Amino acid sequence: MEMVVLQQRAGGGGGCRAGAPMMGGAAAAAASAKQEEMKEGGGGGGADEVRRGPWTVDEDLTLVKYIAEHGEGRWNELARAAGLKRTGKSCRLRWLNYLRPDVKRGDFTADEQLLILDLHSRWGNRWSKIASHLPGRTDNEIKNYWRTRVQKHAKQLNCDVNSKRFKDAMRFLWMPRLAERAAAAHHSSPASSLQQAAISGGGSSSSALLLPTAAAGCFGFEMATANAAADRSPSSVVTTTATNSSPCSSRTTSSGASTAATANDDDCWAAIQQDHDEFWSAASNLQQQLLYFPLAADLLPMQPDLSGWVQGFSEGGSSSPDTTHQQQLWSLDDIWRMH
DNA sequence: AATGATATCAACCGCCGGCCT
DNA sequence: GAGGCCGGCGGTTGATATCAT
Repeated sequence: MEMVVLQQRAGGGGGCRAGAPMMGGAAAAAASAKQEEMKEGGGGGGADEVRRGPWTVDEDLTLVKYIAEHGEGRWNELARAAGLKRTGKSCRLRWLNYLRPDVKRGDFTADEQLLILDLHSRWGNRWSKIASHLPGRTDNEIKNYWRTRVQKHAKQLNCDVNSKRFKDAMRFLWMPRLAERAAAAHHSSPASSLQQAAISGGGSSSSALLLPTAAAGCFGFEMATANAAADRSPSSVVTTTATNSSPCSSRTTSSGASTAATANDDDCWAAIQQDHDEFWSAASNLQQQLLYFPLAADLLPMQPDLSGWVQGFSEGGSSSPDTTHQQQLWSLDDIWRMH
């Protein structure tokens, strides 16, 4: 069945453990030999020996053909009936992650990346749930994306991927860029609410820059995340204007949307890293000012007309849910102005 | 050209919950 | 209710490709 062969990724960037189907020439032969070894090896493996490792073209064809005729499900029985020396689990995985006709291959679009970041900020490592919102993408692929790309970027920024710092960088720096790229990619259509929210300063769901008031009793500069807020819904918490409120927004805007759209990840991340450094420098300066001039903290809530802010939530820490609503919301512009 | 480091991603593993007997 | 089977999920591994030195 040619379809299967055509589906194989062109081997780009490693990940060819799936083996022979993707390889050509000597590599394929070597892989086949290895697979034969596995098939027959394993210490006098009997006829009932369960096969592991990369799937061969023959196995793929067998599985696809069987499912085409009998449908999917009942995987253990399917494996037996199809004559595959694989576990039901293995068959299921191979089908869902690779052979299914509607599996979407290739790099994630800016839209998809934005969605992944947003959904992950809400649900954490619920890969399957996240994947259900990305048609054609598998949880495995999304998981891999997160573990490779996202964690790599966290490393670049010198922070843990689960740290508040990285989450904020993601929300205020990365997501706006992705949103701009996504919007530019289909500039004729209006940006989605998610894109607009991201462009305006960070994410859709948990996108607030929170400054505790003096009443809150501390001067800790905090950008809150909302992972712990169980009752928030993605769309309901987005309050945004069309202004480019984040420093990175204005930067990329000035360089042109088309540039943003075509920028590769590395370019994007070089800028983000710079923004990140500047941002945290500004933040720590502000924190210092508040420490030295506590009265200023009392004045802060008096700041009028905070346009461009987005509402969010505080995630525990020192601020209990009861005090969350007392916290003043500030936009990045305000922070930068004060700086 | 050789070698080591890093990135990528398919596949496996263990755990858990649902269903059936 | 107990036990077994199965499917789904998240974490991890390991093979290969690519990049850097």
